[in-house]
Amino acid sequence: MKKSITIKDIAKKLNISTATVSRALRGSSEISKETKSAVMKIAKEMHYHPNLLARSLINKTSKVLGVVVPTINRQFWSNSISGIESVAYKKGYKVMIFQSAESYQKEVEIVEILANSMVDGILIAFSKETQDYAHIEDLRERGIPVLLFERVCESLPLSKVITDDFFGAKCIVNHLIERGKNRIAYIGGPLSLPVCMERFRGYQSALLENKISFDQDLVIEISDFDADFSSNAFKNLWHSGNRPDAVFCFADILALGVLAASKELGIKVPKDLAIAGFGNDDITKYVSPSISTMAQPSFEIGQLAAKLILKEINFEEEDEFVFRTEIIKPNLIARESS
Amino acid sequence: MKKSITIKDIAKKLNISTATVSRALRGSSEISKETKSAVMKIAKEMHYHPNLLARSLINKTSKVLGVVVPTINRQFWSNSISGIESVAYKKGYKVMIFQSAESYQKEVEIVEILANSMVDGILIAFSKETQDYAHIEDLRERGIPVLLFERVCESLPLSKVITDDFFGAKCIVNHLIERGKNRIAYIGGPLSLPVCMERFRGYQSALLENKISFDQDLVIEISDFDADFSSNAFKNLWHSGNRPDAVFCFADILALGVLAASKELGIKVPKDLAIAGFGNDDITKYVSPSISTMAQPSFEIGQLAAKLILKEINFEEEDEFVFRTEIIKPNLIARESS
DNA sequence: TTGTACGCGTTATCAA
DNA sequence: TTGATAACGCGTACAA
Repeated sequence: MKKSITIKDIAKKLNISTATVSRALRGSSEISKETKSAVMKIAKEMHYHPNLLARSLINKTSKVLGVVVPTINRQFWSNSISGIESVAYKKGYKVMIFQSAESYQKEVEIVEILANSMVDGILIAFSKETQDYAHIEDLRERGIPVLLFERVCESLPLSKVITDDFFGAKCIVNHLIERGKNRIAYIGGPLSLPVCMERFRGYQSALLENKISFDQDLVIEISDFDADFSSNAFKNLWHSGNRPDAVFCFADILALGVLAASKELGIKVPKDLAIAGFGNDDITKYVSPSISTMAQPSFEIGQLAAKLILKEINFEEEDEFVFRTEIIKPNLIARESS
Repeated sequence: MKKSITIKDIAKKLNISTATVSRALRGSSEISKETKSAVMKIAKEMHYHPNLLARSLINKTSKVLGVVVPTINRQFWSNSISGIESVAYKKGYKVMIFQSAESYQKEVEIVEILANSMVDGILIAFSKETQDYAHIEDLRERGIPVLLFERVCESLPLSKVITDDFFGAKCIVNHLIERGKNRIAYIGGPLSLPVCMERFRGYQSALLENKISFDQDLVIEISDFDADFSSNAFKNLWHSGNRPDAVFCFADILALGVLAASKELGIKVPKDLAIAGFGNDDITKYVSPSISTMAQPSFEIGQLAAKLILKEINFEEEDEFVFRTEIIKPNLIARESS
């Protein structure tokens, strides 16, 4: 570990005070041009670099945003993070990333670390397990701005950015119905998760409005967002004899699983089985035009989330800040299949 | 901004010195059980939280790793980051993420910010533009451990983790040849990028060993790793009349572009056109078994990268640390197409 | 076992 | 325009 050059060193060299050096370095207007340039010169010569941590300690602001997501390596989350980072960087903020791995325990630990690291704000998408929000209320008490995105808790008085899942689900199921399907299965995550519930409600709503009877046996809850899970779930469903003519999947990865399974089973897609799901448009665009996608603007969600929390952080009259909930509509991407 | 509780506050409350509090809080053996538990009790009551920045300033270690990647929202990079974060977290390290957006300028800025933030180590994958490595040598002079991954510079005396691109490319092209293809096109990025060059060399090597003549016109350099680019590039190639019977793509996303284009053109895949590319196995697994994939173990690369730099950071005899270059072999994933 | 005093690198306040 | 000094929150050598 090398000893690093500090303002003290350059003050000593020039026989001036550290205060002067500090001011000169940041181009304060009350420093003469001569000393300024002298300081600059020596600073360069000695390879001086300001210590951001020390600065944070005094300024009580670290210019760091903390982000907690269930996992980084899923398109939706990495896109959001990318969006967050891009606007944060533009405004001079750094981003610290953590993945809760869908564990409540880990999420709590992470939030604690983040808070103790003097981050200026925290953006969080809850893990599947998270039911208790004491760790979030703690942050409020500590005066740390928090923003919830995508996996949120309605009752928390915080800014939120979410996808309009009800609308999206309803819309895409309607799309399937318009194509003449009426035995539409739903494969998705645990209904205890608000997101899952919303999409499920959208699915039900579309059926209802079109006077299609709801069949509980066509609803499959799986525990993990993994293609193998949906693949197996679908195979079971198919073999059970209670066959759907369409499947609405909670996520694109699940749709891929169903697609793979139906290929295995020799089912003609979308003639005998239409597949649809939430996700990013790549799937419809490049993978299989027979899969209809409800494209989530994940990158934009991240951007908006960062913008909102930065607004809150830098708000002049803190008391008057109003929490906003932004509901972003996804885009239906459906191609006429060949 | 709320005033936060410090050891001073709890020292005052108990009429003891901050030193005692500090020691008690971290369970020092030289503190009596009584004071220890008294301190703990008050600390809990007053909602004390240690300030990690202040601690870093003294300890000269922040327990933070800096990561710089070209972009977060591409599978390969987000997977690597996920791998890095997972092992870092286990060892008590935090991770700070930046994306260079393939800009040398931004990369340099980021590295400076990271270094000034007292990160304990930096993991970096160079941007496409990066040709000059002064910013990296700066880090060395400042005594900050650096690890290069995937987009590296051979001549830098640092630990590196990379994919065996030559091997992978050769292997996958051989696979195409074994399937009877001999007019194999290559669509990839700028050959100035070492990774691109390696894969190109592998491609050439496979042709050579199989006594297939190399046709420069079948080599297409595109500027961006985007499916639309490869799609257009392929269409042009096809229309030029100089038609390949197989395409080896630098990346999976490019393969998807070619697949989309060939569907548009009514080309039978893989009968009239076999497609192969580097990427993650999802594509072969779920998207189209007719695309053969050279699966990069991106998550594992991240894990290994983190392990290596942590080893370097925590090495006892710093002088004896030996830089290692880990070359990870990708896995060919090819299904018999239907 | 505990306290005193100083230091980490920087900035802010006040005085000169 | 500049300097001395305290402060940010914490850890530690040294002394008691």
